[in-house]
Amino acid sequence: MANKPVTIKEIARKLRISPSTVSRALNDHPSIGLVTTERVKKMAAELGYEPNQTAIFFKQRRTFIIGVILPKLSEPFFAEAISAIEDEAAKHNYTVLLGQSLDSIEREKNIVNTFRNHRVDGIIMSLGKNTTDLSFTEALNKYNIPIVFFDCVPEQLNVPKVSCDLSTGIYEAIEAFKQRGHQHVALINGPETLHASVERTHSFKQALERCGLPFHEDYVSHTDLTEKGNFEAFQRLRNLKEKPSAVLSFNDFVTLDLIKYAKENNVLIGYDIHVISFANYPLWKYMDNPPLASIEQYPAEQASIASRMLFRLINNEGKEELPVENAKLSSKLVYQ
Amino acid sequence: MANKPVTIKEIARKLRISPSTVSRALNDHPSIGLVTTERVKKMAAELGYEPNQTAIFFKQRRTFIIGVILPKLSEPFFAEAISAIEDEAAKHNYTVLLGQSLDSIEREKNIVNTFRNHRVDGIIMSLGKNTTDLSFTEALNKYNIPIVFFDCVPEQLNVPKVSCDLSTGIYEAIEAFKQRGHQHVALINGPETLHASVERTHSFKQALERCGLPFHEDYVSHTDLTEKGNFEAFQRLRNLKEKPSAVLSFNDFVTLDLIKYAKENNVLIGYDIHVISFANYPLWKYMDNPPLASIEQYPAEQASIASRMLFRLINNEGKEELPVENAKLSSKLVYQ
DNA sequence: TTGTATGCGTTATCAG
DNA sequence: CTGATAACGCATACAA
Repeated sequence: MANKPVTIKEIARKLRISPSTVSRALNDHPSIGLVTTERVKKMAAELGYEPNQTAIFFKQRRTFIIGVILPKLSEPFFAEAISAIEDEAAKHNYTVLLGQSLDSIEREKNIVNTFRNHRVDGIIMSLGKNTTDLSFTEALNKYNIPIVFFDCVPEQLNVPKVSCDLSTGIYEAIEAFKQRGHQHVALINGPETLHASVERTHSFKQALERCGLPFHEDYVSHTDLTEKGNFEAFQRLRNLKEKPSAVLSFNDFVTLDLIKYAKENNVLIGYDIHVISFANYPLWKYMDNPPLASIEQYPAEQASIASRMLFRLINNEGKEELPVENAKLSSKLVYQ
Repeated sequence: MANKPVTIKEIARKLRISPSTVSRALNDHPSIGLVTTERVKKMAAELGYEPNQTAIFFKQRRTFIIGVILPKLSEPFFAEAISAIEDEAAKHNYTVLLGQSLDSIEREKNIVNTFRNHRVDGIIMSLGKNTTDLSFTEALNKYNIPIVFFDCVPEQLNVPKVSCDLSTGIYEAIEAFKQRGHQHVALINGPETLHASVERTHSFKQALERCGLPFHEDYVSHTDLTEKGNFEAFQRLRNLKEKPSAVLSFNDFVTLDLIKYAKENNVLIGYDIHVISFANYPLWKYMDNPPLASIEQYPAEQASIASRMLFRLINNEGKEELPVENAKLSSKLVYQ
C-alpha cells in the first residue's frame, strides 16, 4: 500500500543513534562496532529498508547505467551484441539503457544527448551507416562520459574501439572459391560512399591478387541496399559477358534478396552461382539454397570486448591517463 | 577538458541574484520579470549551463526511465515490440532500460529488483514461458511503480495487460484449411504445462467444431520446443494411421524445424502437408517452402498499447483510482 | 567507536 | 517580483 519508503534517518531515530552511524554500519565501515553494525542491519531488515539509489547516484555522481546505441535490434547481429553487453554489464552491477539509431544521424545525436542528461557512466556505440561526423561525442567530454565503439567504428585512432577485420575472412572466402575452381569471383558491395564498402573492395582486390585470380572493376557491383538496388546489382553481374560463377555479398540482407532474385530468374544457387555472405544469419540451415559459407564477424565477442574496455575506463574514473585501446578481431569463414 | 559542470549557483553568483531566481527564470516561472529571465537565460547559454538531471530526478522522485523486461531480443517478435516501446517512450521524453529474462524466473526477479533500485517510473514486461508466480511484482508497490504486461501475460484480471487473442486467428486458419479441402487438421502445440498451450488446444478444438471438422486428441502433438522435441512431435503426427494433411504449428521456430524435418524426410510442404504458423517470421518470403500463412500477433501494436497504458498510470501518479485496463487484440490470418 | 555538520543541485515554501 | 531557507537521502570530513 505504498508507505513512505524507510530512510536511514528513521532507522537512526528508532535506534537513537545518528544517521551517519547507520550509513556507515550499512556500508560495513570498519570503524563501526560489531554490535551496532548488527543492530543497525537487523533494524534495517525489519523495517524493510532499501537504499534510495537515486540519492546515491546523485551523491556519488555515478548512475550504474551504461547507454548502448546501435542501428537496429531487429538485425540478429545487434541482438546478439546487446545480449553480450547486458551480460558484461550485469557482472559490474550495471544496467543498460537502450537506444536504436535506425541509421539516422539525427537520432544518434538525440540519443547521445538523452544519455548524457541521464548521466550514464559510459556509452557503447555502433555507428549508423552514414555517420562520419563524430562531433556530437564531444559533448560527452564535459561530463567525462567515456564512449567505446564497436563493429561500425570511426576511422580515427584516438578513440577506443573494437571492430572486425574483414580482410582475413575475405581472403579465406576467395581461397575457398578458388579451390572449388572458380575463376571469376565478384563482389556485391554497399554504397560507394561507405567507408565499409571501400575497405571491402580493397580487401577483395588484395585477396584476389594473393590467390592469383584476376580483378576487374566490373566485378564489383554496388547496391544502395534497397531490394531494388540489390536486384540491380546482381543483374549487372549477370549481364557481364563473362558471368562470375561466385560472388561475395555485402551482408545477409543483400544475400536474401539475391536468393530471391535468383529463384525468380531461374538462376540456381550452388550451381549457376555460388555465394558467400558476410555475417551469419542464424537461419541459413533452414533454407533450401543457403550460401556456401559466411564470413563470421563475432558480434558477441566484439560487444564483450568493447564492454570490458568501457568498464576499464569507467572504473579508472579519468584518474590515470590510460592508453586508448583499439582492438581488431579477425573475421573467419564458417560453413553452416 | 571536463571542467566542473556549471550549476545554477554559479549563474546566480555571476549575476548577483539568488539561485532560486535563476531556477525560476530557467523554468519560465511567471513571477519572474522579463528582463531578469532574459539575463539569466543569456548567462546560462554563455556558460553552457545544463541542468543536472540526476539532481532533478532525485528531487522530483521521477527518473524518466521505464524498464522493459522480455524473454529474448533475438526473437523478431520482441525486437519489434521494443522498438514500438522505444518510440512511445520517446514521445513522453522517456528512456528505456533493458532486461532480457531468457525465460528464467531467477533473472526476472533480479531484473525487477535492479529496475526497482533504479527507481524506474514504470515497467513493461512480457513473462517468461514458465513464469506463473507473480509475487516478485509486489515489491514494486512499495514505490508505486506501475507494471503493465503484454503478450505473455498473467492470468489474473486485476493487473493491467494487453495480449493477443489467438482464437480468432486459429478459427480463420482452420477455415482456410477447410476451404482447401482439408479434413484432418493437426496442432503442434507447446508443452502441456504452459497456459499458452492449453489455450491453443481449446481454441483449436472450438474452431474445428465451428467448422464441422473432427477433433481427435491424437491430432494435438506436444513438443518441449527443442529441435528434437519438434521433430518427434511432427513424427508422431506422421505416424498416425490417418495422417493429417494440414497442421497448425506452435510458433515460427517450431515451424522452421518442421520445415527442416520435412526436407530431410522427403515430406513435401505445400503438398504432403500444409502448414500455418503462429507469429510471422519476416523471412518467409525468402524461403522455398514457406508456410501457407501465419497467425499475426501484432507485437508492435501490443507493445504500443501497453506503453500507453503505462504512461497513463505514470502520469496519474497514483492520484486517482484508475480502473485496471485489460486489452485484447484479435489475431489474424495473414498470407505472405 | 560514534556524533555533528556539511554538501551534492535543484526546487518549493514562505517571507519580504 | 525576488530572496532566504529548507528539504530530498545519503555519505564523509572533522570533531569528540
